[in-house]
Amino acid sequence: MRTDASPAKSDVRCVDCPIRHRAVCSHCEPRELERLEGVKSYRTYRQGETIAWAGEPMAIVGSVVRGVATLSRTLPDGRRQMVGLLFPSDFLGRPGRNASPYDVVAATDVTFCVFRRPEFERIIASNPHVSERLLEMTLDELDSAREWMLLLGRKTAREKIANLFAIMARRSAEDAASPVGDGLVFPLYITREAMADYLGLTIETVSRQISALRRAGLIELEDSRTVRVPDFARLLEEAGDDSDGVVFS
Amino acid sequence: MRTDASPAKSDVRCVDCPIRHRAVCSHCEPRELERLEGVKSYRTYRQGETIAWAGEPMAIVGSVVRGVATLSRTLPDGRRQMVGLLFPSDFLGRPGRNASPYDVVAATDVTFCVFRRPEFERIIASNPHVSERLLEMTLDELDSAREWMLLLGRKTAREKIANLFAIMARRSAEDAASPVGDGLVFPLYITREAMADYLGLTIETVSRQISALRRAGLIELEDSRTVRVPDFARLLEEAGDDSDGVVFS
DNA sequence: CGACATCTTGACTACAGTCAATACTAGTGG
DNA sequence: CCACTAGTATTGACTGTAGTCAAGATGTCG
Repeated sequence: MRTDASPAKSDVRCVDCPIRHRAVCSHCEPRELERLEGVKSYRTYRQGETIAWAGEPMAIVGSVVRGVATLSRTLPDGRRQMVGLLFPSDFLGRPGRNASPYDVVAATDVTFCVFRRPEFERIIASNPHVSERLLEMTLDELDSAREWMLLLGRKTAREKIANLFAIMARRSAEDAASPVGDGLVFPLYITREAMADYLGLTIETVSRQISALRRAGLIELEDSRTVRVPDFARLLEEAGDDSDGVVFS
Repeated sequence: MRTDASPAKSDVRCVDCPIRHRAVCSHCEPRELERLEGVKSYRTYRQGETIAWAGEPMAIVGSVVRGVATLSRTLPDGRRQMVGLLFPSDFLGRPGRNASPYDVVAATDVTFCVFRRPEFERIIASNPHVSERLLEMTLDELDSAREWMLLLGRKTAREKIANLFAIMARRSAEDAASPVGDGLVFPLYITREAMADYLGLTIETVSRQISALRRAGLIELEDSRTVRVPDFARLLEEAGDDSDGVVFS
């Protein structure tokens, strides 16, 4: 854990928090939030910064408030697989275990609402609203991970890219509270390398397949990190799967 | 859910249950077990039988007592990916959701200790020993799923087979309460097809890589479903990963 | 024995990976 | 303002791993 990111008491009250209705605290009542407010703090990491190394102790747990972080594992020879993407309201860390089994990296500037682990463990032991919500979120993440296993094990490079874009388009629409329709424009946030690590591909294959989808008219690129989807149904079809793409919880 | 597998009240008392110390009930005290005893029942499925279809409602949840079951997803064109293997003490189903997102199939004859979902939801709402244990088990499964993502996304066919065998050898040794050493012999339980579905390969590639490992002296085959590992460390090395292979929880 | 499942092996193909050159973008400093 | 650099992205040529198609071997059960 870096040392230059000093914990800071929040000036944001929980009731005004942007992730209030989706995070681990979302089932809490006002008086329960007050308790959290007393022990939470905010921590911000810059894009590219490593938040935790695989195997190293991690003294805190907490929720993403803004930005995106990645979880990944690396083989001794350098091959890397991303195993999770944390968006706002997603939870990092696990009660009852000291070390993260994953490298955690800030994909963009990212702010967490954190608790020291012993403190958080006391909270979940005494507050069923938090522990129930954490169980719910963990089950959702498990479903997401399994959905991703299907993609990694059985989908073609083209389907993988289409699938990723469909998910990101949907998430972007949801965040903007706009309908998931055609002509949707969304930012990628992550580099080609991060996409490759997430999809189990190389950056060259990612690049080629994005170009192929563009030539096929399935997507348009406003710039290399901004995608427009003229026909969402066609993109979904290309993802090889009629599923809603209910990944990332 | 099949209709010819009639629920049966148990004649096995919880305190004598073989999965007593690992299952979702493992943190319970004697009087809590009594309550479970009143509402649990046993259900047995035959090898090859489908326990639940993806998307169909599943009225029960429960723990594997004996045998092995598989969770898998299938794409519209028939490509299939196994996303979980359930061994004794593993839990099937999720509170708060009616439909299984996976096909659940009995890989061997398999017996579950089941609860009707509404009943189980009442239990976890009122019994922290159960809900805490369920959270713990779900977090372990999430780690396993992510470990598997690394295998599916980044490992070669040879590494995948070596990894699977290393895990099965370890599990078999643990079940027999014998040390994980050299000369270990273990049964595969599952067909080449099931291995292929789990590893994101074809049966032909599975077969070829098993033959290659045999020719390289890394394994010996007593018959096509029984493997001997003369040098466990070498097998682990071939799996491309120094991890303990702490998969399957 | 015959029928059916499962498994192995061979020949060929194709999809994604590797290696390499080039283009694009943003940031820095003269 | 332009030159320079470093990081990111695209494209091409070639290779290699795993997939496909097909024939046969092995094993199990009636």
